Amino acid sequence: MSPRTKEQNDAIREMRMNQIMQAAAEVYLEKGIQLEIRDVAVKAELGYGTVYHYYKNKHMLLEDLLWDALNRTESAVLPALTGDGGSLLKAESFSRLLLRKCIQDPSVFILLKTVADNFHHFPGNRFIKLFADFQERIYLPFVEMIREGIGFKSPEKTANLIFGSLVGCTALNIHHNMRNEMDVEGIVDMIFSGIQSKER
Amino acid sequence: MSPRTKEQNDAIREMRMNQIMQAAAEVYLEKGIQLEIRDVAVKAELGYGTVYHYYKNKHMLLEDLLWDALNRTESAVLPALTGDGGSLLKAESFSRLLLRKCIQDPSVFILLKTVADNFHHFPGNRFIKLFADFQERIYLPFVEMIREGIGFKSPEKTANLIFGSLVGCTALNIHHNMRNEMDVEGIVDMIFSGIQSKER
Amino acid sequence: MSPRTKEQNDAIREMRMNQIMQAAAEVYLEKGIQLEIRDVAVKAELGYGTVYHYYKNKHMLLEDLLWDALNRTESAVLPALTGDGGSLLKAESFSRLLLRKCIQDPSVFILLKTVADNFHHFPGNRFIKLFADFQERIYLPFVEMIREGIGFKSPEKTANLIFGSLVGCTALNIHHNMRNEMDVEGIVDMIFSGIQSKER
Amino acid sequence: MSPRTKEQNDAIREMRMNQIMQAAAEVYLEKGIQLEIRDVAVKAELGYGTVYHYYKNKHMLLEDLLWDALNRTESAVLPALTGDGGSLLKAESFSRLLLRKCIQDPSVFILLKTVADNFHHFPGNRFIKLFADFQERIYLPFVEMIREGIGFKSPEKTANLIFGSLVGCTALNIHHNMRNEMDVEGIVDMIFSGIQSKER
DNA sequence: GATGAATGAGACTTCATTCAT
DNA sequence: CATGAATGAAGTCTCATTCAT
Repeated sequence: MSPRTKEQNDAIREMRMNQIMQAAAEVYLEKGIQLEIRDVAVKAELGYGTVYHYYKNKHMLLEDLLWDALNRTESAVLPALTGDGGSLLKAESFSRLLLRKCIQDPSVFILLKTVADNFHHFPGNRFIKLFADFQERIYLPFVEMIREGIGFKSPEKTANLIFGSLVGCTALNIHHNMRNEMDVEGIVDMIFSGIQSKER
Repeated sequence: MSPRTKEQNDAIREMRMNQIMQAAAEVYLEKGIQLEIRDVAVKAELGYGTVYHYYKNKHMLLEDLLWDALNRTESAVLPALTGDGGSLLKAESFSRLLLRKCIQDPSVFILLKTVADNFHHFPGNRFIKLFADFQERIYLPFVEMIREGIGFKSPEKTANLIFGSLVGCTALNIHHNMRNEMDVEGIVDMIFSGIQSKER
Repeated sequence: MSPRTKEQNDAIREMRMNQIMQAAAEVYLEKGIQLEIRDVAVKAELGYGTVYHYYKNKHMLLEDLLWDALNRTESAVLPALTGDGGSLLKAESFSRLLLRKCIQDPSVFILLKTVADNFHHFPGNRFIKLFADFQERIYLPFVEMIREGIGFKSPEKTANLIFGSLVGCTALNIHHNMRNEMDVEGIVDMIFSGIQSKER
Repeated sequence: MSPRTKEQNDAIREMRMNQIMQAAAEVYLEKGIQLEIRDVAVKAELGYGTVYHYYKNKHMLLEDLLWDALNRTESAVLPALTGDGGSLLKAESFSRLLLRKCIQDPSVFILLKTVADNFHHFPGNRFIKLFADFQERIYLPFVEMIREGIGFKSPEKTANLIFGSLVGCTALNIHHNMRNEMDVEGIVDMIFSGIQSKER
């Protein structure tokens, strides 16, 4: 009876939502929080009404973007979470995976930067749940590896130091259009040899 | 006809402008680029017409804020620029001074973060001159120290790495209300021992 | 090529149009003029594209709704128009029939209310013809009965008084969810004994 | 220090708010709930930004309009509430005062019509408090008079009947541009002689 | 110098409507 | 016939800015 089947419509919906989120991520990288729905629509090559067909408003779109990025972040670091080896080695591997993903996937970069900045620029308290989920699924596992790896000293502070450095370096490079020159190994090596030499 | 002397008026003027810039910095830390002139006026306990009495528009205010911060940043790191000692030690000292200032002076934090993010969130091309000045007065001297300190390897990348890490760590801590718990020595030690161990 | 005969299609067509009009009446009772085609479609359990398949636009739908209600209103009061008896009794009977129909048939209520309110809330001048028809087929016959019944005094004013009261009472009851408690006899009695006692 | 004193500003504010509310009432009479802020501003001879300077949004404006009308309604019927005489006479006097006020003051007409229609056309549940206040300050006192006047029979139904009729007649006349021809005495007489003759 | 009333450009959002399937 | 994806006109509203006092 239906001219398109429910499955066809669902496929279209999912495709469009991804298309829109990706466009939004690109626009966000250019204009920051001041992105306009109109820009997103242009980037996605859609009418702006279409964006509203899928997202009730700008905040819903950004929220969905970040949740989606959270899922992809988790997938990206999973090997380090489940892998074998010494804890500090796992933490280093985790950092490497995180950094690579973050460089390659704009949404993940936005997520990590946004979390590091505690949703600065993002108005309202819409993101408490997202932050809690990020902590539980990404950050606390990382803190645990650090804790096991470095002994008695404050693993939270060390994790913050590593995370802040990773995100800070990435932001500097990406915002200055040096994404392609980024030296993942160099950054992670620097940070972790810094951590280890302090351990001694 | 005026009941005040020119000197009195100038004093009021300077006082008001500092009052407004400081308020603007505080509001920026809360709301980011979406700060409103009204918020600034409330924070400064002035009518919002008064803000316009001193600043032609929002961008002038932010620009003035950043230029002012640039001057104070320069003053803060001056000892490291002029001091004696090995280049890498001077760079470390420079970093320490920068980080301390950045933690203690909100405007300086905003400046460094903004520069690191290449004026992301800031619309327009208003800040080219400011960026050039920052490069000349702060960043290139720092790069030089690094260059002298580490030999042939890319000092720009290393400087970026250090600068990105410093700003990233500071941002993480400040935005999560952990300004007072920040361990300046720890951060700088970590970064520089990381740098040095890679040198070996 | 069509798998359905013309008759079957016509039957579907008429059924669907009634289904949609009834849904529209129900939605109008809830949301007033701000009804959305989407609401109507949901209430009718149809896709909203289907509503547009039958009605070119929202105004056509409302117009059709009111014309349809006008026809049913005429049928409902016909007995009073053609019946015997004193004019005032006929007017009373007319009122009783009108009120009953109006309570029982949402579309008729909407029609009468809309006419009483002179298409307030309805934008445009789309309804002049409908209003003229209502006057000719419903209102003027009623005014004539009044004229014959009460002698020289302004029958138009009296008819307005009766009509306004009937519709006003019905609206109050229906909008406050007291449709089922409405006392048709009581209302008509009150109005007509009021009219008559003024005659004496 | 202030260029205008607080008192001057307050006076301006109050004046403007009344000016805007009155304009809003006039526009509402023309266009109903679909009134646009732009229309209101034009009618009030103000920029539409000015309307937003005083009212956060359309609904706040309408809400304030209705509250203001409620206060004026109460003042208008006060003499009947406090006066002497038989209860039914007081109810009749109340009705007369209400009707006169309603004809003369557009906002009061809008209030009464809106209450009678149970906020039909008004989206949201913003008006529960207003309705409760109306009940307490206007309607229940009226019901009490009826109760004392007519003995055992349902005073609520009678009050509804009277209120519905009054508002219905007024609406019919006002919406058909016959405000000036309205016969307050005739309407109230008709209703109350109808009520009384049913009492006998 | 100080203030807040007044304003409209421009962004946000809704929703009627078109149209491909 | 039936549907919902796609769209943009038109309305809502925010907020930087001007200006009279």
